[in-house]
Amino acid sequence: MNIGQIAERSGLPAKTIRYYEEIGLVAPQRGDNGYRRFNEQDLHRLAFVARARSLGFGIDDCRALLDLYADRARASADVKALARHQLQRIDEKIGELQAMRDTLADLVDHCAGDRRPDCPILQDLAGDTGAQGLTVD
Amino acid sequence: MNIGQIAERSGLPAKTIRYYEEIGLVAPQRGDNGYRRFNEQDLHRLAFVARARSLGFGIDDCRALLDLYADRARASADVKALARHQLQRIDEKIGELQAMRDTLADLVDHCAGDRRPDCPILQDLAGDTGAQGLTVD
DNA sequence: GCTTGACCTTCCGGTGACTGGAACCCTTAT
DNA sequence: ATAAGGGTTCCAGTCACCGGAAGGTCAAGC
Repeated sequence: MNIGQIAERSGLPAKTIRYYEEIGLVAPQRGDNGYRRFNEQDLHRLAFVARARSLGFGIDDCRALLDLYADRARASADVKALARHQLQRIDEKIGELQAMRDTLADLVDHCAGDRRPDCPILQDLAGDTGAQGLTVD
Repeated sequence: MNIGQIAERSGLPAKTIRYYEEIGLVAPQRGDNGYRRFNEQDLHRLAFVARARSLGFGIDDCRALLDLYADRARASADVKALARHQLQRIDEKIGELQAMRDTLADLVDHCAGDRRPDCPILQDLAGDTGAQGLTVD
């Protein structure tokens, strides 16, 4: 198969597949015309990577996962460790985003959003902490 | 103030501040020795940007927010629109990550994580959908 | 006056995982 | 012969910086 077909079947853009070859994730053969020739195994590999990427695994993780997949003597614990690590990274990211979201939602809630210039969002960004010093217990 | 002091007071690395100058977010003066000279306004601007960045706003958003901040005839609606847009982007990202997280957590749950090679995580990545064709209604 | 060390400068390259585009080659159909 | 629709390489750009090299500046101590 040429790169166009493999792109369609794997769901990956041709550009990405060329990139994956460049970094050694896949190693298609070459025809006499210089075109890449992919077989079903290449397709399988690419689909594997596409799936792993869609779960947020980095390229190096993909490499490690491919190695584990190829290793029949692997321990599932090693795979699980990778996955758990990835899960942890995702959780961290979600946590950060959630914190941003909460703050931002709060600011949005308190902004009138009309034609007047007064804006608690800008006040917050400008370092106005919202403490008004009215009640100093 | 030199860049070191401003870095400390703004919480931004000196590298970042130089970068912000390069892209026109801040425009400190220069001393005879070529050193950047920052004043309190520069500090305020940098702190503003730092806060906006911490809420996930991109550099261009920061520029827009700074412009709005400087514009006394601004409408808070414009600020709110920017913030809501950003909130939406964050929500999208959270949604994607949450979907990843759910899938990944499910896979991790089903993996024994022992010394045996059988691994539902790898099976999933390899395209085994989990459908076993046992019950074809 | 000289050295030391902390600070500052610019410039270049790298990050991650691609994406866009230019310039050119190959194949097939008309 | 030519045109369309593949394919190829290579270079630059993305985003928001970070690390490091090579060198200038400044204050303190000897």
